[in-house]
Amino acid sequence: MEFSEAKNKFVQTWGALGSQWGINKTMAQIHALLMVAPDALSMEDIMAELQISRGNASMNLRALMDWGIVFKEYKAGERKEFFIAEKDLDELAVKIAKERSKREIKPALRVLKDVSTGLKDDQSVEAKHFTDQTSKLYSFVLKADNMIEKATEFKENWIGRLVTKIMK
Amino acid sequence: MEFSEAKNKFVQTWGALGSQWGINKTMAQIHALLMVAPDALSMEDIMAELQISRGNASMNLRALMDWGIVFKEYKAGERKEFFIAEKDLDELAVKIAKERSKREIKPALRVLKDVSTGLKDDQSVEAKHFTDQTSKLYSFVLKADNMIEKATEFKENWIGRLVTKIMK
DNA sequence: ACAAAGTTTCATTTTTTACTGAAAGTTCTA
DNA sequence: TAGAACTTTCAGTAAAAAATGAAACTTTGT
Repeated sequence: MEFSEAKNKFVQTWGALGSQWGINKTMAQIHALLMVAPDALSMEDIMAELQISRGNASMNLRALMDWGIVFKEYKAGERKEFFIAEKDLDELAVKIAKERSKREIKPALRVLKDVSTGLKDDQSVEAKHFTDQTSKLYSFVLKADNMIEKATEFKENWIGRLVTKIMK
Repeated sequence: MEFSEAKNKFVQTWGALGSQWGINKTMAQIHALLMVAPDALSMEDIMAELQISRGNASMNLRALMDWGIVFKEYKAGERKEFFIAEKDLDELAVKIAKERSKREIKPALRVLKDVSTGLKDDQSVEAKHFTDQTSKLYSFVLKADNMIEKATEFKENWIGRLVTKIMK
């Protein structure tokens, strides 16, 4: 297999996986590209490699930096900005888990709490069942979210530690 | 809060959360609806409640059944088919985890393995770095996937058990 | 074994989401 | 501090994903 072929396959796959998990394709592809780049890349480099527009590159690099998984790097004597990816996979997983928890799980928890506690006086069978189910769901999601929080607090090699613990 | 208002809020929120995680909105909404319904619902019921077409309802119910988190129920004397959701949340989480692993992680692992082992003879710095990074990624994703597999094997109250273990 | 009731499929349309590219904004250098 | 080099924004456009609805198919009762 040619290097360029392998790189392309990797970038495409990572992009597709990203889409399936609700992260936009280009964002995932840029991340993939930076993950395997031995040196920092400029926006030009990224645009050329992925055949995307300046606007698209800029917006997705910003998003990656907001997530804390890509950083700007300034090279001495160069005015241009360069970008590098967080390459520590444990750190990467922690950042992604925290970001998604913050953006998606936390707001969902608020709604679950609201709807599961907002019907005290309503006594229809349907309403009772609703309150019951949503309360259970609230506890469950809360527990799962706490678990992610605890697990990621290990920081170093947390996936490895978990595996050890789980296997007894 | 009115019951109908609470129910609607819950269904909408669940749908939005689904989209963010790469599950289509209607599929998540139907699931939400069935989760809080005290009795099995017919396709007509679901269409009416969510204001969706027959085709949409049918396709998404099929998808939910493929995932193993919604089941058909036949009522004595009724020709119509009714649907109920898996309401055990531990079981639900296990099913979703397994299905996503099968559909998304496993294929990604295959590609990672391919690209990380396909460049033996290429000796450029870039290629070496590529092989190194993708190998690390392969191990990491494999470990995470195994963890999910192990964890979900507990079946009963696995999230609870994990929390206990993690907290020491 | 026919027709009525129910269910599924899929080509087309609609909606949503992502991308482009030019204009506006910013920063650096001389 | 002028202007050149570089970066960001965002209105419009394109691409992708989801939904519709009518036609095809299936099942059941008589």
